[in-house]
Amino acid sequence: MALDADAVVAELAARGLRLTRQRRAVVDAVAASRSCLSPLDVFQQARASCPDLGLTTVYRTLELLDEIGALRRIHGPSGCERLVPASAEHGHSVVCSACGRVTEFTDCDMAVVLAAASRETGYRITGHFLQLSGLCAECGAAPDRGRPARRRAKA
Amino acid sequence: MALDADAVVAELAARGLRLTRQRRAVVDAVAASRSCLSPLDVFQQARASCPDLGLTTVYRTLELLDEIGALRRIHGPSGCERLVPASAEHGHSVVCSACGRVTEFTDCDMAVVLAAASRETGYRITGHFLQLSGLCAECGAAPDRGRPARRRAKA
DNA sequence: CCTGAAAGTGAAAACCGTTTTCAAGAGGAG
DNA sequence: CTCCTCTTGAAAACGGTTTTCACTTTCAGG
Repeated sequence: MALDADAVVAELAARGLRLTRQRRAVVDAVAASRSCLSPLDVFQQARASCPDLGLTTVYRTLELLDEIGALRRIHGPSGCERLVPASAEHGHSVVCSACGRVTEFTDCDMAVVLAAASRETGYRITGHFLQLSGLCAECGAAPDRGRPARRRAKA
Repeated sequence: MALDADAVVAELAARGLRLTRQRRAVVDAVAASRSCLSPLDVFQQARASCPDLGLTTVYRTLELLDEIGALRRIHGPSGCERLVPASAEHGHSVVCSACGRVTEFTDCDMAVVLAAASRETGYRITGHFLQLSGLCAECGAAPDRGRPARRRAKA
């Protein structure tokens, strides 16, 4: 599901839930982002438009959005998770290693790869998680301009 | 790098480090595993052969093995990381959704997919993380026998 | 309008996996 | 043996996430 307010409202309504001012702020913050966010990032962003927002609510709302399928998870090489709005039904993410921007792509014809994997391992493959890294058009064109990718702790 | 004692010893020696009794226990525990382990799992396994092992040491050793490249990280759909011994230089994992077993495969010809993604997003792709899920030969043959996959908290 | 029930919220506390600190232990080089 | 460095375990510190709880908001029904 794409993460736009209308769709979210519809999904919420279908469950007898409400789109409150706070939830709205979280949805907007996530939807506006071009790169991956931690829950804390979302919290800080969303607070701009809803100063009395609590971190607890951010967590609760993110979980809600996740259930609805409006979020995509990004796995960093060294650990924890970050979130990104899902823009298509089935999509994968490409993360720019220079600026951290995340873009989705949908044209993934994995048939050949999956068949090979199945042949090699004997598994019946039912799902795949694919995440690419590289340089976005901007950073690729002018590598020096790219701000360094944000990092988690240890790195 | 494959995770066998000899290779580990060599790598450690190259860095002026030692293969202690404790490290040995951790290496063995990880190497013996067919499915993915949490640090705590490793701790408990390794304790069988080294009762005075401390959790701290497990963490330290796992980090070491990770640097050496002897571990592969597995990302569960709902969160945190688990570890699996790496058996090949470049490999990906297939996780059995019934029994949790993890197998590696190396035959991944992603050229076509990567080209498509690059075309669609404008990124210059430099790396990929691929993880498949499915049913291993055993569980696929007799689905009912498969113990349910271990889960993290919320599920 | 009321009113009551259910959804929603924020602050604080609880949790829990991981990392750091620290003093003690082990092992090779000289 | 002695020094020096690598290692180690327990306990404390940390930090992100979840739970608890009392209070607020919303809305349907009277």
